[in-house]
Amino acid sequence: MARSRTPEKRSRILDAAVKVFARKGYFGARVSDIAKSARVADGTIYLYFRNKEDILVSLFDEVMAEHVAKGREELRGVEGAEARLLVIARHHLRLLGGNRDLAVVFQVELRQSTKFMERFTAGWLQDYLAVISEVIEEGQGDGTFRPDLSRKLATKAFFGALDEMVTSWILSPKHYNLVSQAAPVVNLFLRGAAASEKEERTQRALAAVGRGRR
Amino acid sequence: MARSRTPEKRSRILDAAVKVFARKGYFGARVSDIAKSARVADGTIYLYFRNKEDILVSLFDEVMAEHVAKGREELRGVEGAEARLLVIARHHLRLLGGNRDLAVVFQVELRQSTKFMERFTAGWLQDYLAVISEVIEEGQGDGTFRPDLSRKLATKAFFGALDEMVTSWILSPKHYNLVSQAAPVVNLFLRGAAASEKEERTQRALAAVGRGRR
Amino acid sequence: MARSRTPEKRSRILDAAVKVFARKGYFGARVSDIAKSARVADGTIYLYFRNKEDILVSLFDEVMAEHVAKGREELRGVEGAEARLLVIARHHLRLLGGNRDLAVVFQVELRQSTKFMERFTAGWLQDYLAVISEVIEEGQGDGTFRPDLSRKLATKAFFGALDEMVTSWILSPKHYNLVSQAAPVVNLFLRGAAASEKEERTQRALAAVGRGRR
Amino acid sequence: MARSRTPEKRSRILDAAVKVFARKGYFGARVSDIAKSARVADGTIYLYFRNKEDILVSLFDEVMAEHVAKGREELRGVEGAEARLLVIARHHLRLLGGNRDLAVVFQVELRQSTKFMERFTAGWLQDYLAVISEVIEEGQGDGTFRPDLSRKLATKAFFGALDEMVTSWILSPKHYNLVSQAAPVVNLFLRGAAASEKEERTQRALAAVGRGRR
DNA sequence: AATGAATGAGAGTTCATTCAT
DNA sequence: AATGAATGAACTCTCATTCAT
Repeated sequence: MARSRTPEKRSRILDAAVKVFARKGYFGARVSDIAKSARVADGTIYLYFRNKEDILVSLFDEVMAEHVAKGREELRGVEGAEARLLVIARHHLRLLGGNRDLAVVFQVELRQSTKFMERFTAGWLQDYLAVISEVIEEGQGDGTFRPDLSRKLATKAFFGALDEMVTSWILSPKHYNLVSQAAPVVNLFLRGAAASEKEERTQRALAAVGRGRR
Repeated sequence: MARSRTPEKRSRILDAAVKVFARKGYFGARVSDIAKSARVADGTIYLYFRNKEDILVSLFDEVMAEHVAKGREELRGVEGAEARLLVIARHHLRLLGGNRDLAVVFQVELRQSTKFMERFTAGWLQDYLAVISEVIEEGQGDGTFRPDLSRKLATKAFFGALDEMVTSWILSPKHYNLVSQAAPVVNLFLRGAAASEKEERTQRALAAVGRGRR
Repeated sequence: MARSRTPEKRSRILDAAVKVFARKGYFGARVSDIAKSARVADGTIYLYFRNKEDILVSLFDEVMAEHVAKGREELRGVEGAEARLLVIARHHLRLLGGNRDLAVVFQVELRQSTKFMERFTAGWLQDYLAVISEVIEEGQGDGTFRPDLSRKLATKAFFGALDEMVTSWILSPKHYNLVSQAAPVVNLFLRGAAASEKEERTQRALAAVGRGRR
Repeated sequence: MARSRTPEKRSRILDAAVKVFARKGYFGARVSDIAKSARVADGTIYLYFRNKEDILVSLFDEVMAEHVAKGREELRGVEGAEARLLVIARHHLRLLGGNRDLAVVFQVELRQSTKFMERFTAGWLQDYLAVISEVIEEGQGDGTFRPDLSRKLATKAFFGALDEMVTSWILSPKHYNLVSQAAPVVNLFLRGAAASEKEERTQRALAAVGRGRR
């Protein structure tokens, strides 16, 4: 008897794929590894996905669809560019910080080739960056953010900083909490690394004293 | 004496590898493609490299060795944390912005797998991040930089921002000048995206006027 | 159920391997030759055997398992060391004399390397020689065989003689019947090449006469 | 300056080849291994030998030429078929028992393929077997050996027995003296394994007593 | 729909041989 | 004569995909 294609089986395959891709890498992973991990036959994979690449692509698409939707949801009630950036950062770091395997796939395996990357850049990532960009625009509109400042560049810098937090976290043997970096990153992005003039004056004085003592 | 092993041939192979890896990706590149592009026989590759992976690793090691050495040189005469960060950013973006193929290999192909990435993270990248970290420490020491501010986090954010500039440049069809982004990135990193209080007040007033007019 | 792995296919591969190894030698034989001869795809070979060497080893193991089992069977009803040796010799020469390709594989290809030989010596060949050794021991026990006489040495000599019959038969262009050499070999092994004293006397006399005539 | 081809270098290569072939097998041995072991450049090998196979063939030819010549020498002063067989056996076992590597090459590597074997069988081995055959013929002529007895078969049996002594010795981890097996092998070949009638009677009696006692 | 045996193209690597020096 | 870098043909094995059951 023909059982019907279950969405449950599909997501079992995707879950298995995350695990296997994370452990062995996209090229190192065999389709049969994924099948075994999902407890289906090799051929069954091809009832749900066109080919190996399609598994990876579907993985990204589906996770991102949910991620962006939820992100929009969270953003809805939040006012102010700064607060909104914090929401984005927390959302981003929560997703990946909560699932190391998924993080590995997103930070490493999805960047296999320019082919993949172009695909993503043109798709979800575009949307994702657009959200950030809009918040920044909003901030510039209401005077919260500096009016000089390329919106594009700021968007990339913000995303790049977040992205590096994740990559660094993946590669670190320590299992620290990733979400807790959201606030400091946003703070740095907003205030910058330089001391304010007032702070700077104080600091210099202290430094001078320090030098004097020695 | 027989025809002697020339270092020239070795670097011809490495140059060819950059080209081929950039166009086809590491896994998509065949050793024979590299050989053909370097105008040597397939077997000759193996006189200079242990295997395909060794080509990629050597590529990275040798480019980085030179890059870091030159970077140290440039940094020598420069005083002040802010100026030094600018030197680093320009140096970074100049290297990759000057050779798209190399940039692709560094941004994409070298991040094939956690295996590779761990290797790099433990090696040159460590050194590279250490240089940035030292500059930030220095800036905190002399009061230029905010004393609160995790040095580690700031280092990652700065590197992440630069890294994203390069990745974005690679994927963009436009051929803009990458180095010109050094100053804005450093400025953003130092001053932050937020308007200063004074600026903010002005901005808000202007914004109010704007709203009033409509 | 998918097409099931048939033992028939496995033995088709083994049969093909015998043919191909015999004609081209183990190293000269390509796996694809065997595949073609067995009418399966190259990859199919690897569903049944770990690698090329495993084909050769399995070949030997399986043929020997059957050969030794059948030999034990035949030996069961036979009484007397001399008769038993004859059974062994006939059994040995029948196996190889009935399949020239198999004989080539056993006499030549399986002796490729000390690695192979040690493997075999430690395995089936050991068992095989043990059977001969037991028969000789039995013969010594019941007074049929000379009590002085190293059992080990006699075993090797008997096996060596049989072995050389096969090798010689393989290399000969003539297609004579190998089994018919069983009786003479056993006879030689038992009685020796020397004339008995009585025979010797007669022979000498005849010889003398012969000389006298010339 | 062109140094002249020295026969010393040639034999250095052959000696190296014996070692390398014995350790790695003919196919496992790389020409460069032999070159390194002989302390010459890879290319130099080809000034003395046509190709890899020619090294093996030359090895066999040259060792056999000397072996057969020396064998003829030794045989010269010896009278009587039995004594002559002993000389042959001792000579054979002395050559190979004195140089394990050479023995491995002769027993194993030279039997790589029917191609090799046919070559040898048609050449030196032919001569070698002919010597044995002649001695047997002589023994039959003077009444020492049984007149019924195929000369060919007896020759093969004798050679086969000797050959097996060597093979067995190679594969044994024990380092026993091979030459000491010459006399027992010849004895077995001449007298046979069976007890003489007189012996047999005595043995049976003893055996009966033995049974009675239990 | 599910299975998993079968397929066969494909690629990294080795190494005997050549030949410029 | 000697060298050893260079060559490139050759071959095993893997694995994504197909398809008979």
